Amino acid sequence: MKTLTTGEIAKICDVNLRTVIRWIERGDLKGFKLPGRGNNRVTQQDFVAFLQLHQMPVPAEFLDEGHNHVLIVDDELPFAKSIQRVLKGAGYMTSIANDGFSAGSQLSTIQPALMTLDLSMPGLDGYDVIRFVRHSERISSTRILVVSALSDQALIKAVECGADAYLQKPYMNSELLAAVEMLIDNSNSKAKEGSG
Amino acid sequence: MKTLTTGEIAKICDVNLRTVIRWIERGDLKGFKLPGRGNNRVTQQDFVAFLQLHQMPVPAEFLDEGHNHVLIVDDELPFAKSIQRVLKGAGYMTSIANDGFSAGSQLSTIQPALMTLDLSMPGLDGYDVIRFVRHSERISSTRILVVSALSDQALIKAVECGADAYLQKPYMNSELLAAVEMLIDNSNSKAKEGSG
DNA sequence: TAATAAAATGTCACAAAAGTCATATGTAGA
DNA sequence: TCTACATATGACTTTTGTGACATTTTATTA
Repeated sequence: MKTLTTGEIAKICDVNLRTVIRWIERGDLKGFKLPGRGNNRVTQQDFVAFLQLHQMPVPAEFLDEGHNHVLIVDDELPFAKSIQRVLKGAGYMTSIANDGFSAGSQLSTIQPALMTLDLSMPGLDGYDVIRFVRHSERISSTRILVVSALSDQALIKAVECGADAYLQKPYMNSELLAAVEMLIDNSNSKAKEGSG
Repeated sequence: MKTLTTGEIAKICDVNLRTVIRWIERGDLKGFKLPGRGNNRVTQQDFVAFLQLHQMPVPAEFLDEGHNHVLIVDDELPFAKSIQRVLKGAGYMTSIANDGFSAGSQLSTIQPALMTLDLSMPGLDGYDVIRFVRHSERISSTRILVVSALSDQALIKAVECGADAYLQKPYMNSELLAAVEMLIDNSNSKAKEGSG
């Protein structure tokens, strides 16, 4: 369970740390005390509820809007659409990027839970993309599913670069879906309702 | 998240504190209340929107962070560095993207005032990039300066796609700087101090 | 274990809220 | 042009939440 300290809350709300402690003492903000000095902690859930109750702005990173979103990166549109069809049918939000620029932009804007990545796009080194994502704080937790017809060796190299899983073409739609669900559920258990 | 108190806003707008509170109560200015006494807070973003809506002067320190930032998109690193040297020397913040993915990501993250764009990057259609930027709400106001050795015809096509200006290689550094300053000053006249 | 960073606490001055009344500004009608 | 009215803003006051500072204690890191 993710929790926040008074100092973190003070920064987010742009108020003094003293004030945050008073909110907790007064009962405006639900929190609990650690043993020892009695340091305050507030669960992320309680903090977001507090912000919403008082109509205060909620930082994007607490909303995880993209939690159900998959970005499909592939330059072959028919292929991307095929993936999209499968994932949409399973209830995921989807977007397609068919060049590197679009992929980078959408990844940073939408902050999706998962990205499917074609390794062999013209002018775009898939390994570089993986490394870039892993080294960019804002998007480093994005799950990466590499989808490619390349050799086992190439796919394993992708995982070594930081990809979470790979799927070798050709594959069955059920395999694609299983991989996506595994990766998303793995990172965020409340991502979606089952299809049953 | 940077916020402002009613007192700070009162000083900036040169009105009575009581008046600022009435603006918020009346809904003219979007704000929220802290628990406790109910002190009002206004996010910097909402305040700037309010000022612009009413055509009131916006203090320089409230302008976008990227207002002085230029993103250099070029796959040839020596060339990109050369541009960077010129712009840094003139006091601009700079970043380099040498592939499409990096360009898209940085553009969305930094939201720079201007992007220099090489039209002929491998695997990346410069015209597509320009159209994408112009159709993405968050970044559509980014100034685009096309820098290329291509024909006049190709450069004019870029402008038709939505680029703001172009610079044909080879060019003088002074021309580059003049173009950048013209485009940035055009969109934001108080972005920076002149070099004289 | 020592050094450093972060949080809690106590206190005081200040700043903001809220109520009220006076004044300024603008509009409509004669 | 003048008057009557509506509305917005400023001035003043009381109350109290918040910020700043100094200090102590705990947690983290080397």
